[in-house]
Amino acid sequence: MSSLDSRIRSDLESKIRSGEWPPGSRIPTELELVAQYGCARMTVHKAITALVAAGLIERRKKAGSFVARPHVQTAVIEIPDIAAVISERGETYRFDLLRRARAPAAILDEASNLAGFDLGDEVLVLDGLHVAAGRPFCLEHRLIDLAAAPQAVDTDFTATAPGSWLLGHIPWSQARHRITACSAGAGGELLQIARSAACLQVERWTWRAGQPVTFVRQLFPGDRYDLVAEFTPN
Amino acid sequence: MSSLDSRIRSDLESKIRSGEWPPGSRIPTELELVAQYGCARMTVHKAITALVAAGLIERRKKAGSFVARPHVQTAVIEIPDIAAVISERGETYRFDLLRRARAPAAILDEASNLAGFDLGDEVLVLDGLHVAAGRPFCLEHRLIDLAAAPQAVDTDFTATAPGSWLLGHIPWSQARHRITACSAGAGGELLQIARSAACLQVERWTWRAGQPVTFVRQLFPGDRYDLVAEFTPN
DNA sequence: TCGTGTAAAATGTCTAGACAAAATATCCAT
DNA sequence: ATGGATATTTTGTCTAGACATTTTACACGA
Repeated sequence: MSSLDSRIRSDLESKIRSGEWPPGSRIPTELELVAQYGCARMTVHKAITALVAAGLIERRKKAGSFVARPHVQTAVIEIPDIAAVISERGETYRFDLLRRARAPAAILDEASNLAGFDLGDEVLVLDGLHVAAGRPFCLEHRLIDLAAAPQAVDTDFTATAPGSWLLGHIPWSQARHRITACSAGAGGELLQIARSAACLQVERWTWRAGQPVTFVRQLFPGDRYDLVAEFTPN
Repeated sequence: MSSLDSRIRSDLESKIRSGEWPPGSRIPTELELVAQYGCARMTVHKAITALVAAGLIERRKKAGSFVARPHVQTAVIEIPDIAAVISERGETYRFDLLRRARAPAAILDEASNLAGFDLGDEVLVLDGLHVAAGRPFCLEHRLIDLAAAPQAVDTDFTATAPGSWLLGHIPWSQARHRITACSAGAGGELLQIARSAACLQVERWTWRAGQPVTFVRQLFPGDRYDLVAEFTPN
């Protein structure tokens, strides 16, 4: 924290964030900063490297280092474990398993068919309802590839939600989310809302080392859940 | 790319991502890796540092370096310029300005009142409709703090959407997004959908150096837009 | 005037070592 | 056995320099 390189780094960062060094402007050369701080070049270099990794600075050989211009708007959303979210709110949490079936993947007519998401031979289908403080909170439809997670067969998902179990047992390497709005439709009865009520639908495809692990579609009543994303440019 | 440290880094990373080194397991000490690669410790250290920054590895003094357990599910969503999105699809794009007004911020009864988002004295209110291929695509309600962006007064927003203009003219340092599902409500007429139709609502608060810059609420018909988020754990 | 080649400036990578800091392990005295 | 001092292991930071690489600027020649 109080190392010299982190001090240099935060000095530079505050000059940038404050606008004192506007986007596109050139910052002092490494040798100038070496003279200014009286340290070795590696130390300055390390500080700048961290800011480059954070996207705040761009370096060009011979030309120097420049404050990066903010480019694409990206935001980091956190899609946490539902059980954890609800516990944090101080509400009781329960998962009701509605359906459990083994099925050959070929039969599934799912919208889970995404390019590059080719499920193995057999799939575990799990439908359930997350309940918070006695009220339905999220309707979940999940497929687990049994080739990727064979232990799932011997797991009792009436006790733990499959999402929580997977988090702890199957590491993954890649996921893709799709967030849409739709009407509750047939899920409305289970969620105890009108069929026409607006819902937030989160679909997630998860891979491990290029192999599909699980697909999940979660339906949240629009007034009971929202995603919040923090965002810092560059 | 082909530097030694990046080679070491990708070696380690693939051992982790493949599962050969499972979460929680200890990786070789820096000195062992030095012996293995025949390089200086700084080089190994740099490679590991990058993986620590990426959240793939955790280091503990005396104990060693360990493969991190995946923790919170975070995803990076891109919230791009609407005009750019539509052009990429190859559709025509138009922005219709529906309302333009200057108002004292005090009057606003907005839900824009977020903790830490205290607008200045005067605000520019801009309501408009993004139109793609002749069909309404997004209904937008925006506030611009005139203290933060005085040039907005002299800008003609019938030509450019305020979002695009702000992107190019006012740098910002922080933003907060809220993504919810709701019914179209009164906006349904303008979007040419039923009042009860599900919509994706994106609200965004933007600051610059701690000062509010703009608030925007965008309403997308649920069937015409969805957010996609890519995600890699750790 | 217009290229073109060369020098210079800046970052990129790496070495071999030093000392610091933290956490664990060990040993000794009680 | 137990508590505390001490040693050891491992990462954390930093130095002072070397050479590579890339791009720009400039001088020079056609």
